[in-house]
Amino acid sequence: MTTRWLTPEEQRAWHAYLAASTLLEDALDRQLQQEAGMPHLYYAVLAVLSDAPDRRMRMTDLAEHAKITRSRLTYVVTRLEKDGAIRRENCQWDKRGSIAALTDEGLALLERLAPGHVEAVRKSVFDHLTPEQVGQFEEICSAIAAAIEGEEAQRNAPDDLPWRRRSCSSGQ
Amino acid sequence: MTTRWLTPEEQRAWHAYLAASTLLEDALDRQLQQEAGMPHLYYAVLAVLSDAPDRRMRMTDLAEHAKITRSRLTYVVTRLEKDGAIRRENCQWDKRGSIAALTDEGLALLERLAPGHVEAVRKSVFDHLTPEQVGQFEEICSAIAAAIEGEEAQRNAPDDLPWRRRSCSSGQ
DNA sequence: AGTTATTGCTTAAAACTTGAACCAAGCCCT
DNA sequence: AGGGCTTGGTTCAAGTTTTAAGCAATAACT
Repeated sequence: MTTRWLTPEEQRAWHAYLAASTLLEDALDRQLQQEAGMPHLYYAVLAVLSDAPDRRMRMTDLAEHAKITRSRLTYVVTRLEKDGAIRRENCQWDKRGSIAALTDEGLALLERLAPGHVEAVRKSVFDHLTPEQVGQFEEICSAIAAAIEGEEAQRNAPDDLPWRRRSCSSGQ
Repeated sequence: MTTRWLTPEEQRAWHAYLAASTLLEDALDRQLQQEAGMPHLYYAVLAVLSDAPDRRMRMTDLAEHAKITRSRLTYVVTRLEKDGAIRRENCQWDKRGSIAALTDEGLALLERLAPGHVEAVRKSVFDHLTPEQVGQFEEICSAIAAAIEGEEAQRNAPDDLPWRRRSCSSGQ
């Protein structure tokens, strides 16, 4: 099949997105790096953790919520543990498991950082969008996220489905 | 001043954005990494270059267009030069200057990669947006990009504006 | 019970990014 | 011309990310 190129409108949107997302990531990183010597992702991980029941989560769950790989998370948690913001605990039910728990110190850090971070997000994003645009933005981003997570689900399923391969092909 | 937190709508939009942008970046990286052994950014740099007049650009210009730091670009170009996709040339008018030129090989590479990349962008993004949403997306992203570039301009200007500081404040 | 997957997480090496220094070339002033 | 400042670009060390192994515990099968 011959390639369906992007329409001019799509191209404009794509360029704008590329610019916005890299600039935004940089801006947030810079702000938090100055404020706390940590990149935005690390703050995000702390934030996810702070919303979890009992402020603790299994590594894999945490990785999924933060949309990052497990190995990346291992690194992040190791660093934050050195900083004293997170403590690792052993999982009782599953002895392989590891649990990341937000310490009081970590919570305090997060609370100290939150205002500046929110302010940065406002200044870069929400101060410049109308309420309708905020809604549109959410819909669009949700659609994108859903699409990609759908693809991934497919990519990870192809083989290990016991049905499908075994039967069905007998008629071929 | 007391912090203006995000409204629930803004929070939802922000979460959706965070998820979408990280997933998207990962998806594009993975696709291009498989296809060509290079991350998305490297492709983007080649693409910018291919649109430039005569397919060559000063390093600083290229960095600005790609929204990355000069030092990051130096690294990228060095790698792509090793791959044979880019050649460095000396600038005639300004002997400090360095020019990145897309080679024929680089252009061929780009053309080989383009269909798969566009397909990935479609699958992840545009196949799931209505035409109206494409327009909204562009507006929103442009607003964000403009906001951040505006801030940066301010951050880099603060001192060296001869006017402003001198006059104007006399009436205060 | 005894393999054989699978899952949860970590590790190690290579690739990439960042930020601060650095150097050379232009610029501006007298 | 001779200082000092700015600009264009690179370099280096430290930090981060990725990928592919790796290891241990669990689940699944027979």
